[in-house]
Amino acid sequence: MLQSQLFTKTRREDPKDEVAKNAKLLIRGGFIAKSLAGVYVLLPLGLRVLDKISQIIREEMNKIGGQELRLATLQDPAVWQASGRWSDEVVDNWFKTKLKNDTELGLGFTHEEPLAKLMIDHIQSYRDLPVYVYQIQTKFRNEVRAKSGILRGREFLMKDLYSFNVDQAGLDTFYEKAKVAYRRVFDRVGIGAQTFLTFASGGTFSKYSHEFQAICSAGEDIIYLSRDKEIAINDEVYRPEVLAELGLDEKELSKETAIEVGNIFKLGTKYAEALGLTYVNEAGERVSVVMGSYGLGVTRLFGTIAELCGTDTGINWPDNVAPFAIHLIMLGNDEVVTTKAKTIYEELSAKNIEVLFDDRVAGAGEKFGDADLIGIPHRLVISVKTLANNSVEWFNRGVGKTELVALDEVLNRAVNI
RNA sequence: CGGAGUGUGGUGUAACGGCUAACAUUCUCGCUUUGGGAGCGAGCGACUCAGGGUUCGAAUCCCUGCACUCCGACCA
Repeated sequence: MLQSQLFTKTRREDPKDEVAKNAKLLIRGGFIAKSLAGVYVLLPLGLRVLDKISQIIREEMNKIGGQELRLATLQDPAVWQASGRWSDEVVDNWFKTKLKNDTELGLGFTHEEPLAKLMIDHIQSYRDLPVYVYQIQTKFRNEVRAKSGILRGREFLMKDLYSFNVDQAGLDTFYEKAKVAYRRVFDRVGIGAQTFLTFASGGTFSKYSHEFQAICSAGEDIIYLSRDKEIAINDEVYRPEVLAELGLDEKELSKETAIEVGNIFKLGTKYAEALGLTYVNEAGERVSVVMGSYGLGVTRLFGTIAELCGTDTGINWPDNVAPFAIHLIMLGNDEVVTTKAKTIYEELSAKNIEVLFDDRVAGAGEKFGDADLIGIPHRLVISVKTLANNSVEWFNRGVGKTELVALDEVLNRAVNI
């Protein structure tokens, strides 16, 4: 991609209507733009990052047997009335709208009910189970107060997977697999070291649910973390008997502020019973399907990475989610430099390496400043100076190391990042 | 939803109730410059969030609304 043609550019100054670090940096870098409080536009750079995150999640969900689908965003009140979740007194963050004929509709904030309804048509027998489906879809939540940039928005992208099993044992087995898959997602997007499995309050059918909490001062949750055992307890269930049960000692725990990036639940038969989702077992009896739900905020993960990898000058994107792999920068407008830079750009592109090529006629300071803001992990500078050494300057942003790399080694090296 | 604060060119700021709303940046054109947001010159760009009120006169004071930010409450 030629930077001269990249839609939207960086900003010199922080937006005045944002305090959150993620929003400031993402807006300055040209990743997102604000539309309303809690509603953000994804610009090309931001969309690239979000797509990378989504793809990683997709791969991990597929690995544990998930199949992707896409449910409707517009919601029929009937299924929600069946479970008791249509009322504004019960769920206060509904966005509701109407058809021309005054029929009420909702905008989906989660999807247990419509999916359970859908499954009635697809699950008749124990032979039809288990089923694991997920979607990566825009959710709407009418938050009374949006805050913290993209960490808590009114419209956001979320991955939600739902499991359907014959019994509790089947659910338990899959639930453990989901934990592992989530772990891999956070490792791959680069926040594994700061993200911990956390015990949180359960629903009607299990004692606990599990959250994945990323330690970060921008978070809204308080957790008590044991770094040795790599588990944490959410403040909401932090009680002596819980500590005892989990074999944790108060002394080994540190109190931390964290961002909830994922949450998995054992639902049991709650929604299956409400919607009448049953199957016939081997004994010929009709019984309820056992469900689980597994949420992961894609937009929130995007913001969390920005919070954790952000600095005063920009965001140092982890390799796997960076908008591009390499930022190639030519300095000056010397024809030899321009020609060589173009050649390298074309060679890298031909190898399917994602390169952002700063081909603009601009000062070095501006180019470096922009490169810091955009934060692509590998910055290659080509100038009269580097060409005098028959090389390019290769800066590894994540490691913080700069070195000269010979021109004829650049391609080989880039392929092996 | 309770409380506090803020709304001025694209962006960031300034302006005692009183001149044609100022400065920086961005942007456009020309020249110069080219390793950390460089220089000179010339331009474009705002009826100061909306509506009402006070006043000879309102960006400025008052009221209402809206928007945004923060604190709290809320948060499968």
